[in-house]
Amino acid sequence: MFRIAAQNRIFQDVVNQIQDAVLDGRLKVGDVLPPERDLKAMFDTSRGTLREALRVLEERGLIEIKLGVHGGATVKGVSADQATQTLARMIRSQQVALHHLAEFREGMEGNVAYLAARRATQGDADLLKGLVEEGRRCIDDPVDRDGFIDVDRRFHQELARISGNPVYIFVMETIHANIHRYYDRYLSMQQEELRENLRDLDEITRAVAAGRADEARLLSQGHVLRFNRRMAERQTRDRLKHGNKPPAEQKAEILCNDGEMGK
Amino acid sequence: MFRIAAQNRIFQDVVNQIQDAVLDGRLKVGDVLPPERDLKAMFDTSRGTLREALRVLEERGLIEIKLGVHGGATVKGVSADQATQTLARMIRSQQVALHHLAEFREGMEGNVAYLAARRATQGDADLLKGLVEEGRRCIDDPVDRDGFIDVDRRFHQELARISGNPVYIFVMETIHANIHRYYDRYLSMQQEELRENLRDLDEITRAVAAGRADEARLLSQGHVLRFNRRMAERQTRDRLKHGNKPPAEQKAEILCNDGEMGK
DNA sequence: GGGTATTTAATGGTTTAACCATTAAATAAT
DNA sequence: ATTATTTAATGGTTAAACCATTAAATACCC
Repeated sequence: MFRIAAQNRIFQDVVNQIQDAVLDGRLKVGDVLPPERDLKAMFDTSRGTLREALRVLEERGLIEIKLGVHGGATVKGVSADQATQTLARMIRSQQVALHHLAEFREGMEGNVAYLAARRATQGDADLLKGLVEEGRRCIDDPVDRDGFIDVDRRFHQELARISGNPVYIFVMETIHANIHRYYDRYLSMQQEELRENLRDLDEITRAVAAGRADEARLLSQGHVLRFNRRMAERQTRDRLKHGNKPPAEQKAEILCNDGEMGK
Repeated sequence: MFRIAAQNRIFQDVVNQIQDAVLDGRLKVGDVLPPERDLKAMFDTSRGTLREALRVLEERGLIEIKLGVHGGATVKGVSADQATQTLARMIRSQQVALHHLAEFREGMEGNVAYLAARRATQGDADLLKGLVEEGRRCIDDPVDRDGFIDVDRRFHQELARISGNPVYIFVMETIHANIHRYYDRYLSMQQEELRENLRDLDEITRAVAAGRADEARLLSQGHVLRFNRRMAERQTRDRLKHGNKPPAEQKAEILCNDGEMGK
């Protein structure tokens, strides 16, 4: 029925006021907030408190703060960035592994292709065909592997757009951003594999263009599945070679003079 | 190849050090950080800077800060909370509508049920059966609608757990938290509808217990689909009645003495 | 005149030192 | 023993400086 009464923190009120202004459009993307010294006067608060509020807004991705003269906070609007970071933290704390991401993506891409096939316009289909063509050029000598991987990424993101559902765009962005960190490590695709991938994209495009939704789903799932299987193979090989330790997770150190950090 | 060089902000370094400690387990959930005045000494920084760091960590959901004597920052670990908030902001800024969430959930729950059916143990099946029983008790006189909705929520979350993929748990949590805000508004289920829902849950449970994955997918999709359709109907009716304006989106005001907020 | 170095001022980042507000525990009063 | 009061630890806030970065203005030189 009710939620717990808010702790009365001034910076929270400042955060709410500015966030509300951004979310209902009174502040637009690109707008620049007044300098801290003016804002502090407008909210009648201290600069420290105001800065805590700005920190929170920055962390939410709603504003971006630049240094120097004519610097300040510019409005950025809502993005998937925070969700991406959250998932990244789950991965780093080993609550989520590559195969989890891969499996999730499989189901996801299937649904996206299905919806895209049901909703694609002629223009959408042409866009996909253009991407396939671009991919084909990356495969011809000299092979541009990174270029092709980028085309592949854009292809899937385009499908998400065509699906017409912003939640898919949002979730796909988050998953892709996190899974791509593995590509460099586990995905040294040869020309043969690239060719096979391109064939997949081409077939998916045809199915989408023709509105064959179920076929698009199966093709897309198969595409992602093969992609993932290759990564998994390379990961296994890598683990055997390097003695099963997770590869190069950077371990930072925490400063700890005399006092204890833990309980 | 490279990422942009980090702006040299002290509080950012403090954030990184503490986050690293949490993510690789040197700080465990429940641990209490030293008081601000000690931390400030340990990091050799000012209290203001330290507090900006704590604000960021709090916003990421990694710590929780309590007031008063024996208060302070306790470690919370990674949660889906930030993603939930991000999605909530997308909804508030009207980038995402109820039917988007609903459609996404449909695909999602289908995949979850499919995986759950392939992986459920006898114990998992029993757990689901228990939930169905609990739901049945909510339907008998006197009808406990909210209790039933809660059982339904737990049923789907249990399925996500059984799927064995933490990404599904994470995403489902985020979607459910955001879609449930509509339930009170658009879901005044009568006993007849509740009964139908319970039948769905029962059938899904049987399919999962028997390992019939494809059937579980279809049942689950159908279940969510009907759920959504009822909400959509009520929403439409509501819109017609109240003159097409979105229902009760609170518009907060931003303080703006003399200075301009916009550009 | 035009290019290059220098200066300037606006603006975020940091520091210090104090005081206020909240809270759990210790103490006193009944 | 119970209840009221006091105390001290701890986060929240304020104020007034000073430092660091940066874009623009200015000065300098050829």
